[in-house]
Amino acid sequence: MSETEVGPIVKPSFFEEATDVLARRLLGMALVHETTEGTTAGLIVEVEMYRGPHDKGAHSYGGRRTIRTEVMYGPPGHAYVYFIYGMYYCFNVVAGARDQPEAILIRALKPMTGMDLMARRRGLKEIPQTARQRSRLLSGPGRLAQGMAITKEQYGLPLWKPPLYIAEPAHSGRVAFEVASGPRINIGYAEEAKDYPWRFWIQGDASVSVP
DNA sequence: GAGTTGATCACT
DNA sequence: GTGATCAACTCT
Repeated sequence: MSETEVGPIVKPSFFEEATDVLARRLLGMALVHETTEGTTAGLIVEVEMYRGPHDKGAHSYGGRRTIRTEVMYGPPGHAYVYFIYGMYYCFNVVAGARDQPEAILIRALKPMTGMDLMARRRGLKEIPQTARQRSRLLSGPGRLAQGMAITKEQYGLPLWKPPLYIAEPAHSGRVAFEVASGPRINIGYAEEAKDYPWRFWIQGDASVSVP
């Protein structure tokens, strides 16, 4: 990937923040995946945080510790990937210190690099032509994982070095934005936690999955 | 509103 | 070990 498209990769210390701070800080950053097929990248425009043993929406609620959730109990900055609804993967950034099982679900990216490869992975016949089509390419956690080729193969990878990493946006991609917040999506089972405003997105961005 | 499969849990 | 349940989603 050329240096003009994405800035420096973050350091491990980038992830050592309170989870709500990190969630907001991830907005506007680039997610990059280098594979043998090629490199794809997108700007993070929508996230949700899941906060440990007391969050009824979280996989780690009640301190549940299984093979699937194990990485959440480790240090922050690693990939938590899980399989859902029999056909999709969801990608999360592990947050919180060791033994503090928190994570941030990346819900939508604005496509930047490797549009043709992303489109092919998504099963599209052609590269999207209109701005609207392009904005929907990685708009939703399942779509994002598919387009970026993130599966359980990437479970546990550190996100401060290739092949899968968070980077500063290219200089040209740095623009001011406002952060909006609201309830998380599809966690109706979470009782009082379903109303917590723990979804954050870039106000007005066309790639946000639920504007 | 259906699809599709693996993780999880309540039981033997 | 076995079987039932259902999911942090997507497309029609």
